[in-house]
Amino acid sequence: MKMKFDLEANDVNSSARAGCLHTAHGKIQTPIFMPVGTVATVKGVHQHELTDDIKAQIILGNTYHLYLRPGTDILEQAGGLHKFNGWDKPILTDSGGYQVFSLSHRRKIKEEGATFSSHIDGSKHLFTPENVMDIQRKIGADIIMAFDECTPYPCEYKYAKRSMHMTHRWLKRCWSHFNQTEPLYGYEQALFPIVQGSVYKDLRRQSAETIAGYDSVGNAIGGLSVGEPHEDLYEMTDLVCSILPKEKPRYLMGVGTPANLLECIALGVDMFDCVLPTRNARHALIYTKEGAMNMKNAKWKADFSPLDPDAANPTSRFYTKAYVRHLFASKELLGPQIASIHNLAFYLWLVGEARKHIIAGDFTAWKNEMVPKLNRRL
RNA sequence: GGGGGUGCGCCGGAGUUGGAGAGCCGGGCCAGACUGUAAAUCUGGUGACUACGUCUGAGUAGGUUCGAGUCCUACCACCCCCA
Repeated sequence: MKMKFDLEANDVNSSARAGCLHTAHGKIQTPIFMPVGTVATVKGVHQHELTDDIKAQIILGNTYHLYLRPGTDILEQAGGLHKFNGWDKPILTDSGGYQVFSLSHRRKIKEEGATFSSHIDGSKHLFTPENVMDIQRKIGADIIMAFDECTPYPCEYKYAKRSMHMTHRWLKRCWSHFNQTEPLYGYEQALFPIVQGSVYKDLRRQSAETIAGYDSVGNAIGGLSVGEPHEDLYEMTDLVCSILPKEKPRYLMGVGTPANLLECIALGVDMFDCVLPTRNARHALIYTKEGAMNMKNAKWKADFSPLDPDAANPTSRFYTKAYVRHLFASKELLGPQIASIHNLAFYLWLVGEARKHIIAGDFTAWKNEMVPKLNRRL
């Protein structure tokens, strides 16, 4: 079957939309948040918790990390990442473009591709648009990403421009190689191109127009949430969304806080991923619809109320703040596990509510009421 | 009862051959950071006060000395050995 995106509802007061992306591994109702599972695991969370408690519809993997360990050959022997980690719903793999940014001191960028020294054993590896497509074919994600350069912030105009053009040339090679190769496991894979251009409007416009020219299933916005002010994030996202085709899902890479999600949904973004809910969970920060709580704080010591009494997921209703604080204070593994389930379930609840309000037609009012609460610190 | 040893931070260690400690390391405690995961990680604070400075502080109380956490005396506490 052919992967396709159905637009189901448009908000009247904003660019928010609700839709459904159909894949070989099931449907994804948008707007959606995708838990990050870099190394074939959403850290600390079981697959059955992802489905039952969190209601995740799609998760991420990372090309660079999976290529280094367990290695592409093992994933191929397993029959792809779905078989390897036992997740039979959709998967998206990032290309390693973010590692071009985050491992910048370990890589060299050339026109051909990026040379990395492994953060695990120091060994040298060359990533090219072509072999990144091959690796992602072998990993077997439903959605795969173009190999790009995620520029840092701040980034000089001259560099941002040069980098964007290289990302465009790399995209052309990705696209060509992707179309010359077949999926290995009998189901369709979709390649999403990525808009770059740092925080420069003319570059973002040019990049979005280039990306819009591809006959892709969906499109991505990269190079944001790398340290720039929120106004820049919103301005660039708004601009790019106004150019990217309406009938295709828009994926804003690496974003963000709960408030970021709602603001960017209002600008027309359909898909998000971010390490915040899981990383911050391991670092004791819990998100709720009333604000965020640092569970290490002494003030929760004797608060025997549930993490969230209204939550749909049982984990957030069952465990108390005092108990979770104790777990973090004692460095017990269960603390990060509970917090990870809670935060992911909250993120999925949040985008699910957004979807409901978009369909109901009162998204903007709801969003404006939610955002100040989400930004609070309890 | 006799002999020997050790005492400073909330705790455990290190160090101090009489020469400038609010002071080393680790833990605890209190906060903060984290946005396509080199992150179950990292950063800061943790005597008092009238607070960019000042004061107090090495078991307690005295003493010697220009100068004592360091030497001396007594007492207290803990540990070891003997009875």
